[in-house]
Amino acid sequence: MDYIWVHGPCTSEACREGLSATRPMKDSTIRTVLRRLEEKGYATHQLDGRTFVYRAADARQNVAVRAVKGIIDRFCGGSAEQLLLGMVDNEVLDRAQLERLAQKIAENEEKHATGTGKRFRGKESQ
Amino acid sequence: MDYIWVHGPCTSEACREGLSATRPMKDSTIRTVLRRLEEKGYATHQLDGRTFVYRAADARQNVAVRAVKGIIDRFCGGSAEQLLLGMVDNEVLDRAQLERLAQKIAENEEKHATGTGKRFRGKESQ
DNA sequence: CTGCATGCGTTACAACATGTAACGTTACGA
DNA sequence: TCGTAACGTTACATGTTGTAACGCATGCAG
Repeated sequence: MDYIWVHGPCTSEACREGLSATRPMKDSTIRTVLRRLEEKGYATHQLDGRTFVYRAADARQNVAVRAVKGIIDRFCGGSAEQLLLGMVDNEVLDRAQLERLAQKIAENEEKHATGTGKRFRGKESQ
Repeated sequence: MDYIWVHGPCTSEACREGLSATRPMKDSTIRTVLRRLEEKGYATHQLDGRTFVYRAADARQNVAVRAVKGIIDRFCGGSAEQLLLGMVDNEVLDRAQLERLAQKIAENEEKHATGTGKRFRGKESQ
């Protein structure tokens, strides 16, 4: 499903071929999936000649973040900290990681002291 | 759905009444939902006389963590740090929170220097 | 011009999830 | 013994997901 995130913009045929080894599918299948992804806003397409080129609508990471945001709202009363604490308790995160992270953030903030600090600055999807 | 997390162990009737204001439902409806939750492992029940008392199978927070773990695996190549970075970039988390967190963790670790540091130590569900 | 290949649109269908509920059965207590 | 409280079973509509068959346009080879 998230082939596009890995391989960048592609046509349905490219997808099909790329996936054919692990999941042989008819082209109509692929196209249906792609269209549905687009319906849900995960992808967009644009015409190149008369073929559709699909691309991810948003960076994979951002999608992840939105999903997590939803979880935080639903299960942690909106408190991200609660979640993180839980993650540490469940060994999904450890202190070292948190510290490295804080470090990185600090660096980032310095470098971008000019901006609002709100824009996404990572590598965009593909 | 997650009424049990908020109100603790309860019978289907208790649920029904508790929810009747916002979502009037037939008792059979509630019972079906409860049973399905149990099938999926989100809840358990035990007999009290001849009525079922349902309780959450796991703390809400742990469920959240597992869900997030899934997201991390699927969207962040298993790297929790990637996710957290994204969260900071998307303003779901800010540096202050991270720091407070690291702080708390540090305290916790000191207090629990004896244990393996692996068990969940928060307040259990209900 | 004509027909084939290519690429999109539409429609379909099974499997499973979810929300809601009717009926059936059983056992306790008045 | 009979009503009622509790559970069990079954049902049905709706929505999502995976998979695909057909059908229609269009451009290029003969």
